[in-house]
Amino acid sequence: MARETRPGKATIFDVAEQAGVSIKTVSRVVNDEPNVRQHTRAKVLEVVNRLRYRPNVAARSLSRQRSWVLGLVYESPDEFSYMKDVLDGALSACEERDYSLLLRPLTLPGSELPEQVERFVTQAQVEGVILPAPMGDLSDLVRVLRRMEVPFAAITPKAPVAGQVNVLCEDEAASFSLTEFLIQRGHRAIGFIKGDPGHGATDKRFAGYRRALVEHGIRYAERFVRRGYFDFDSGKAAAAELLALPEPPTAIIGSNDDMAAGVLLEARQRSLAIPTDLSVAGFDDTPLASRLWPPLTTIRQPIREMARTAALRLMERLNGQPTQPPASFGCELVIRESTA
Amino acid sequence: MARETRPGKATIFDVAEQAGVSIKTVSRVVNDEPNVRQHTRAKVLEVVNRLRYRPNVAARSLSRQRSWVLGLVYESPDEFSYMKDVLDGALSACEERDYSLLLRPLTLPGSELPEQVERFVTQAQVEGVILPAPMGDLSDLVRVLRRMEVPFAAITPKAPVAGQVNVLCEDEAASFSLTEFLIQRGHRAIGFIKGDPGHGATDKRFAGYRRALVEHGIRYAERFVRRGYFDFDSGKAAAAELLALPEPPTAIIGSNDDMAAGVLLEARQRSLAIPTDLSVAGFDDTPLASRLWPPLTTIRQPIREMARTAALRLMERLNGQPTQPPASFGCELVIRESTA
DNA sequence: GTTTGACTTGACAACGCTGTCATGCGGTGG
DNA sequence: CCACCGCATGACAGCGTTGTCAAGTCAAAC
Repeated sequence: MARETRPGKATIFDVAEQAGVSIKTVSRVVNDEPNVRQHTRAKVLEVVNRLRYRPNVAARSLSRQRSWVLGLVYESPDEFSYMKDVLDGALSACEERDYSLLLRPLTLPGSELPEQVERFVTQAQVEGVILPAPMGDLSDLVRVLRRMEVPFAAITPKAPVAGQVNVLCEDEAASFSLTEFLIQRGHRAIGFIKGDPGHGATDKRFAGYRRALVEHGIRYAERFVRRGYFDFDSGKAAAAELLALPEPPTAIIGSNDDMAAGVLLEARQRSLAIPTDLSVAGFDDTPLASRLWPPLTTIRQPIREMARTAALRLMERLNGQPTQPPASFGCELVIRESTA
Repeated sequence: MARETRPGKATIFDVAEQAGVSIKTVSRVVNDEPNVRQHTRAKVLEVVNRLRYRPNVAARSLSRQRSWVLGLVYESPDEFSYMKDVLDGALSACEERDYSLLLRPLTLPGSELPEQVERFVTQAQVEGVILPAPMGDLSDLVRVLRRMEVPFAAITPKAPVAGQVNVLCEDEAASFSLTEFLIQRGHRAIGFIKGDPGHGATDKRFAGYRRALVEHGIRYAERFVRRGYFDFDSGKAAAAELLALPEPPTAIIGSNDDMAAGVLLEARQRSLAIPTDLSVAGFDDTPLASRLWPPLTTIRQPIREMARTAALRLMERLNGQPTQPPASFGCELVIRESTA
């Protein structure tokens, strides 16, 4: 009774006392353990609800030697749309399973990166880490996590990381179908702006582009391919080079939407009409794609679902289940007005 | 010695044993408490470093009855730029002070919102909550937090929340200067698209617009003002109405960049040249603003710094320091090519 | 030489929970 | 009638810290 009035949280002792059982029985009920009589269970649950009892996470962590904390380590870009989806997906999984998610933005390249991650993991007692691209490809980082025996989930790494959770998507196929779409619309000179060489998606998207050309009997021309870094400025710069060619391409694919936005701006500054004079396409279907003029034809990836799966599988792994083969997700071509 | 080989983390006992002191002394050293002889302190620190000892957060939380966890409750919009800055700022403060930050995206409007937040706070033992706009204006939410005696920090609420941390920015003045800028460029018929009525910024930005008109002897006309919701679609719809007027405005201010992007698209679909036929301006200086064509004239707010300050002040408050008066931040006019 | 008091240090009990093991109970098979 | 077993429950010892309080040390003051 006295406790009920007390403002502080109820503990397992309060519940036990009022339910007339031992704390261990309360623990069993709260954790859905077997071997509790139906009647006892009901009685305990009644008191739990009445007192609004919630187990103390610190005590539980201490006793069970677990933290139920996942870490999300990422590179923080200007254009955050990709990470926003990753975040949403990871959070939804964590919420569902009563895990917590801790964030750790990092700046690349970073020589202190391994130390930073190590501190992050030990400090916060992180059980497992989610690594969106390109984190899964940083060998230093992977090595540190391996040494610390912290399982992780890599989202779209260049190649699946052995012994860990991997979530992939059909980048190559998506890029193929996007390129094929342009070819079918009559384009023969198709420019391609690659992404950051550190990302797994970069090579795959390029490979899909190249395969589509070959399979449609179009000769691959190196002069139509430029390197970029997944950001607006590099996309714009690459477009400038492509459009300055003696025989410029009639279509340009940016390896993501932000670079495609750069292409659009460059084209506009050269007074090219889109899509009449030049078709442009991107990747990712970020909010940006639909806000630009003209709205971008692009590839939609189920990033949210991918991140969700990464988190869920990571939890399963932490709970002792065996590692599964990589999960793979399909992509979808979104046709808008930037292509003709 | 035996412990050193053991793969698990070192505990305070390991350190005490190897340093030849009691665990309490180790605790004192680790927590920078006074009354430890210099020599003893050095010896303990040496062992701490050698064993890479890190205090167990769960044990510390349990013992001290604190969690060092802040919560960030937000509405998850499509265009995440604003929240990205909030997140960055809050994270940087948390990292600096060894707090953890837990995220809780919510969908508005939500009748179950108070329960969700209550669960969030009790479940994760959140000590204080950061409420970016418009969260600080939801009376249900505020009431719940008050009842639970969980301090919070409101970022740009309509009016400062009594007894809590408040971080404001000079929305009215910024809007005034933006409007004044357009007037000085010769505009007399200036359209204004308001934001979501639930946001504190909405009224302030509108007030600044109105004051600028008045102070420059321009009659305020209601037909030039439309309601919007801070999103692309509502901005586009409002622009459609404004541009369909018999005497349409020669400039339109969107209360944020996403709405201004909508104005741009609508104008383009009506074959209006920007800025020749129509000037457009936004608010927030998101990445979107510089990626659109033409790049948007807009207002840059130090959101990151504001969120950082909110978090830091919240921590101070949690550590027993008295509540300070609201912090206020200035904004900056960013002139680009969407205005003439 | 003794008292005083500031400074160091340590023993031990929380903190709230779960794991282990013991105990009690009622039914079953010999 | 007794040994045995499975289920239900509880006592108690951790888990790794910090807070409290007592005790010890040493120099200055009496």
